Amino acid sequence: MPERFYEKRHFIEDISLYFEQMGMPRTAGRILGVLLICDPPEASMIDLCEELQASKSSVSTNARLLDEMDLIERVATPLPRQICYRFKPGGWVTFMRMRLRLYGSLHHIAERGLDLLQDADPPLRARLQEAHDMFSAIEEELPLLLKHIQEEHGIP
Amino acid sequence: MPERFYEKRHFIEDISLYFEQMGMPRTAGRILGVLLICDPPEASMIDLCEELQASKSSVSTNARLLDEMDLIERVATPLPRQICYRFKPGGWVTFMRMRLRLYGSLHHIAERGLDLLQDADPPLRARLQEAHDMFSAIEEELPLLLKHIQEEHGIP
DNA sequence: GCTTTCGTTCGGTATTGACAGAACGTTCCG
DNA sequence: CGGAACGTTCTGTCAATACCGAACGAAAGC
Repeated sequence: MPERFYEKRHFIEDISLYFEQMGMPRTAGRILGVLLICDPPEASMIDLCEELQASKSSVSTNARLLDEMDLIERVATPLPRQICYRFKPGGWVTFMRMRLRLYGSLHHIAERGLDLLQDADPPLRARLQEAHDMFSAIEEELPLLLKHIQEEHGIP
Repeated sequence: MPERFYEKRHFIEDISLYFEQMGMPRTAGRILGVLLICDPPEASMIDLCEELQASKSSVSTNARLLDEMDLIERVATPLPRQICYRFKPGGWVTFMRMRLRLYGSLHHIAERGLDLLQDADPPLRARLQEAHDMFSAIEEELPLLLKHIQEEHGIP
C-alpha cells in the first residue's frame, strides 16, 4: 500500500465531489482525480479499475466522457491491448471554455427575453438588461483572460 | 390567455433548463423565469402556482431556495396573507459571485494536490500547477471584472 | 486457429432527488 | 371566537440516472 494512501483518496474524492457539483458522474470525477496525481502520469483502464474499485463498464464509459470533453487523452503504451489515459495538457483551459459557453447561452436567452419585453417600460426590462450586459461582458472578457493565463504559463 | 403566451413559456423553459445545468431544481428555474419576464415584476406564490401548474409545496420550497441564494426577494404587497417575490436587482452579480466561489474551491483542492506531489518532479506537478495558476488567476481577476460591470451599469 | 485478455455495449438494479398531497401553524375576516 | 385562506413542513411516490454484471467483439499470444 503506497504511502499517503489516505490523503490521495481524499484528494480524489474532493475532485469527484467538485465535478459532481458541475453535473458530472462521480466516477468521471474520480478518474480525473487519479489522473491528476498518479505517478507515472498515465494510467491504464485496469489501473483505474483497481484504484477506484469500480467496474470495467463504468470506467470505460466515464473515461470516454472525459476524453470527449478533452480533459484527458489516450497515450501510447508498450502494453499490448491496453489503453492508457493521462490528463491532457491545457485541459483546464478547455474546461473553462466549456463553462464559458454555458454562460454565453444565458446571454442569448436574455436577448430573447428582451424581445418578449420590447414594448415594456425600461424598468421592466432592467432585469434582463442586467443579465444581458453581465454575460456579454463575461463572454467578451473571459476568453481574453484565459488566453492571457494560457500564454503566461506556456500551456499549449 | 395573454398574447405571446407560448413564447413566454419557451423562455421560462429555457431558463429552467439552464439552471438545471447549474444543478438547480427545475421548478426553481421556472420560478426565476417567470420573475424575469412577468408584468408587473412581482408575483405572488399563488400566481406562480397557477402560471407553472405546480403545487404549493414545490413553489414554496424552491422560492425559498432562490431567496437564500439572493436571486429573488420578498416584497411588500397590499394583499393580506400573501407573499410576493420579485427578481432581486443585482441578482446576476450575486449569481456569478457564487459560481466564483466554486472555482475558488478548485483552487484550494489543487493546492492540496500539489502538497501531495511536493517530492515529485516538476513535470508531474504541471497538471496541478496549471489548475492552480488558472483558478487563482480567475479568482483574482473575476471579482474585478464583476465590480467593473457592476459600476458601469449602476447595479446596486 | 484456438484461447485468452481487454474494451465496449446492453439490460437490469439500486439510489438519488424532485414533486405532489396531507397535516399543521398562522393570520386575517366575519 | 369560529372559520377560511395562505404558507410551511413532512412523508410517500415516481422518474431519472449512475453503476454493475453479462454478453459481445476485437486483438494478441500460444
